[in-house]
Amino acid sequence: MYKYSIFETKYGNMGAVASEKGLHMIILPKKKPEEVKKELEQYYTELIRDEEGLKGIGGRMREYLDGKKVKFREKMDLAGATDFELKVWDATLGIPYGETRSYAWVAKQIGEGKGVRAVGGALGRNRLPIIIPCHRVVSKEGDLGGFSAGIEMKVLLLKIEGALLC
DNA sequence: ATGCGAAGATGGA
DNA sequence: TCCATCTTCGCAT
Repeated sequence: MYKYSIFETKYGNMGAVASEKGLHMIILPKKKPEEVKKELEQYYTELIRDEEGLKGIGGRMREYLDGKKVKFREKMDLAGATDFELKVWDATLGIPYGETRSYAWVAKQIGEGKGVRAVGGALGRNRLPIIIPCHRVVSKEGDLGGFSAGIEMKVLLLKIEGALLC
């Protein structure tokens, strides 16, 4: 059973889902609340709305989007992830606010120097964008690389953190 | 400077 | 089993 909350931010309506163990998924901003709901129903069958229990994360998310250096210390429910994914996400968590690293850097951190593409794959499967700063991982030589939720969102997040000049 | 091929992990068809 | 996915590096052109 999962609890969820849909909240309004300056960039649109976001969603947060949590189990008893912790945060399970974050839905990046969408135009309408219904779109968030629809996406949630696509992944979960048992959902209960719980604005009260999740208003903490909602509030911190709003502060983050306002450009504050928010520290997300939420508990995370990473059930279902493979060893490799856990290592990738852990290394990504270590990238400081406002800075970026390359996929190769992440691969090196976890001792998988040749698994750069696998790193990209694992980040793409990340259910907790922003909390796990997958947007801080970019391609080498200034290229941004990709982003499953849309490259525009990656650009937006990096601009918010001031990691992108323009 | 640009194009091509190959290498890793994982999930879906 | 094959294909696509948030990449990078070496080699040839």
